[in-house]
Amino acid sequence: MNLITNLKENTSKCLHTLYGVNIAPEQVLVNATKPEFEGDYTIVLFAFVKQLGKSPEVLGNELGAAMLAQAPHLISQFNIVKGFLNFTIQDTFWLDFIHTTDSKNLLPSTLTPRKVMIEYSSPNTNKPLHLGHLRNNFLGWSIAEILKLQGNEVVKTCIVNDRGIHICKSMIAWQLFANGATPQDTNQKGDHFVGDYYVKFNDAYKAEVEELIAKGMSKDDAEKEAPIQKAAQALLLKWEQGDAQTMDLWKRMNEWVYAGFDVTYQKIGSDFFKTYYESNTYLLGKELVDQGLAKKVFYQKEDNSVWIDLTQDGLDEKIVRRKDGTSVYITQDIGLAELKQKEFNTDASIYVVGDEQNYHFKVLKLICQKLQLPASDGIYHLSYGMVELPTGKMKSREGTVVDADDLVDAMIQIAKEKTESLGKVSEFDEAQLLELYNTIGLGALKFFLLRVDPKKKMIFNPEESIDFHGFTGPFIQYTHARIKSILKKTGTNNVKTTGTLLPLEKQLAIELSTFPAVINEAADTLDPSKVAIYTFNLAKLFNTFYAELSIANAESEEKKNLRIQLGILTAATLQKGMQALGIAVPERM
RNA sequence: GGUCCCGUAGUUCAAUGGAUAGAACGGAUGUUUCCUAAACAUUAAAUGCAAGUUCGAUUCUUGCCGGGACCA
Repeated sequence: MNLITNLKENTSKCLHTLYGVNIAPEQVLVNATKPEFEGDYTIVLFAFVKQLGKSPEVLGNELGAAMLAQAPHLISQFNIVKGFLNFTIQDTFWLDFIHTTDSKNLLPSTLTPRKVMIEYSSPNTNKPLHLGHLRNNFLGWSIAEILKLQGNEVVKTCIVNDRGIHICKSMIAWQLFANGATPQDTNQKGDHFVGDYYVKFNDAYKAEVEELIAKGMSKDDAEKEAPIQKAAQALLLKWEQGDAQTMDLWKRMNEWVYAGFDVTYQKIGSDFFKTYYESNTYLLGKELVDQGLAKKVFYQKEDNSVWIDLTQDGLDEKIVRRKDGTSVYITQDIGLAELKQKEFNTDASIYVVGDEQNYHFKVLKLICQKLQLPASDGIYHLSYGMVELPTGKMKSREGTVVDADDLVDAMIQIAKEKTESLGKVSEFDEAQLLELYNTIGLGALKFFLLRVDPKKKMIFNPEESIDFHGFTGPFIQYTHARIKSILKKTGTNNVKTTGTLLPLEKQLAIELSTFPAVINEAADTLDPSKVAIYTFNLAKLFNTFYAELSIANAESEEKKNLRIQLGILTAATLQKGMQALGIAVPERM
């Protein structure tokens, strides 16, 4: 059993025996003891002090003595400082932990595995992926890995926004300005190629609007009347009518974009079990509106538009079908939710989508629940904050978007330069080197984007390159490679040891033992940053350990064997932690 | 107008209501005859403002100031 759980249950039991009170184990607060005090784990007594009417000193002594008597094999001693009861755990417990842990029981044990769908990435097909998509992709991938480490089954999906006015804009611009050029002709990645025409559309549009305003038209009217804008709208209409020529061009341009996306996904390591296309799903959900009307979840206004009243839930009234009978954005989302549920029958469905859609997803979940669609309680919106520049939001129209491909390439290039200047892998062949640069460059980028709480917006300064030192992916990768290098020399036999532990040896064991709890917490809160922080702390602790204590030349054979085992466990935990973030760890670097 | 989110060292981030608010980068100072110095050690530096609840508040409540998102 988990040590902290054990302590909590013991505390609860002893409080009951001593004072006859019932305090649930979950109510007991157990923390790691701060380094400046003696002990390994601390129970915070204040909560019980009031309830029992005893001084912290008396309560601490009575409880400490009782717990020591209850579990002498586990606890060696205790002390009380103010309202804090500090326990020292027996070295034998940690020695047992060190020598009986292997890569399997390193991980949490899931009682009831769930089947979870994760929808992430959701690109538009009118422009290439940017930094915001990277945060999205890395988050989605990482959550999937974390849930898998828990033993859950994961279905990764992607919804591609392949239709609508935005792609029509690229199409119009291509018709006007491309002279039939293709990505092959221009030797460009297809998504960048199509994205360039989207920019060209906006430039032309802006020029037309200015011209109209100069002729005396109001800004609003000019924006509506600009010829290129009207052409895009006309094209959308043709698309909706299934016009053959329009469909051909649309398919052709989307294919270019998909080819480009494939390259990027391949490079950053993203994949999907199933991809949905909005062109196939945008008409979904219509019959659900009728069902909702029949169930009186929705109501109809005099003008025939259909609404849902969410004021009881603290939200507004929301339209689900326009008066002309066309559906709105949320209707297709409800339809797609139902479709996905029918196809995969998952227990939960996680949507990795930016926080500007918080309201939308609140509404989506509520409507699904009210319609009593299966598993609608399992809808989660993993809402993440925007990635902003020091100057504010990234805007494609102003050319301040940080392109995903450019950034990834830059990171790999920096990894290459850094590796070359250190010259530690001179005998690697070309393929090994390329793989290493990729591992390190992407590791730095992924860690950078995953180390902060997803809910919070984050600032990225393109002027400062992403660091390779300190709280970074390469720091952890380096620690892993370093351990592997030592283990290559010492061998990896697990020889049982006895005796007492030095403070750093024990600290490392304690840190290692919390890994399953960290994974569980990250899974519960859908927050990979918990894993990033833990993994960094573990690597940091090992580096201190490494600087203080010798492994290969330990003071005794016993200590050498102990530290080898600590090294094995640390390397394995670092590897699993980084895997949870979608980051590979090299054997050498 | 309504709803929601965010303000912590110079900068980027931590801190289930708990002990002296942690890290990293940047700054200063050290550590390579010895297992990978992408490392380690020492050091200066912060809770927007004002109340309230509490034994105890970065955390909860209210107001204000500042930044952002969404809904019409």
